Amino acid sequence: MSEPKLPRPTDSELGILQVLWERGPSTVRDVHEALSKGAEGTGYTTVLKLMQIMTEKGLVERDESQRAHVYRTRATQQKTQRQLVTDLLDKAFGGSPAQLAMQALSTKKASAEELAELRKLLDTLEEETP
Amino acid sequence: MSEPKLPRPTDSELGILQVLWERGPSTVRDVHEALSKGAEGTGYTTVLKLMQIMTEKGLVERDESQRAHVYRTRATQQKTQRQLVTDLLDKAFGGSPAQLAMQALSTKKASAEELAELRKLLDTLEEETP
DNA sequence: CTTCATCTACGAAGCTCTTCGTTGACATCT
DNA sequence: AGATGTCAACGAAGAGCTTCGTAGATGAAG
Repeated sequence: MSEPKLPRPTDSELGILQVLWERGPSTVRDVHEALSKGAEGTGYTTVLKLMQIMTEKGLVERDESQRAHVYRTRATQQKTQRQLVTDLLDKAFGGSPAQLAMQALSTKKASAEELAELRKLLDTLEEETP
Repeated sequence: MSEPKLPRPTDSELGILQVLWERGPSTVRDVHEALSKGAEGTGYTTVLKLMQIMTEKGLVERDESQRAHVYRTRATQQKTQRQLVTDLLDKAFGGSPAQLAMQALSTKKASAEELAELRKLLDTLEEETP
């Protein structure tokens, strides 16, 4: 009952969440710099505004005890991933998880370790479905 | 070189595309009725407008030789799925296809047949990555 | 021919997302 | 104290998405 169902993050919001998941609790400046490392640049105030809105939406929480507020995510990466996958499943895969899985694997090569892990999961799943 | 890179469909647009993939070339009325079958209802003109915009975007093509224009998709479901998966991969899974695959399988139970098919794909993939 | 149904086209309203400039608070440095 | 830099908070602009009402063309039915 502690899950008021967070809204689906937009693309930009996901970019920010990525940083927070990687770095842990961060200030706006931290996030802005992390996002600027790559290539394109969004302005500082743009990031700030987004994070403020994300706070309103409940996607992140902030600690205001410091002058530079510190933000942290409210949902784990896993939970968010699950939400996005469920969404995509319904929207474009007619609800077939295996098809989504296969499409994912065909799209980009996975490492041997990950494939082994996936195989393991597959084993347990097939046991459950005799 | 015949791929001018179609834009990513929005959620509503995907709903329409789903219908077109299932039914094949259809009129606006066809699509509207198919969408109304389920539950909620979008107005007829709303669907029309969306499909007009989708035509401008190049997501669908239309045959105007009949009074009721006939629309058909320009990209296969597979291609669109691939696009969406690639997108999601970058946006939320740090580019790891296996993780996306596992998340998909954990989210919803797949049939035994699909699991077998997936295992097959896994076999060929592991051969390629010794 | 007149009426009625069906279809496309157009335009506008309301909403969300993204972007950034400006302002005022606060701290730090000299 | 005064100047400089950093910060949060607005507010507003512009784009895209979704919705639908209305108008005008076209075909069918009486």
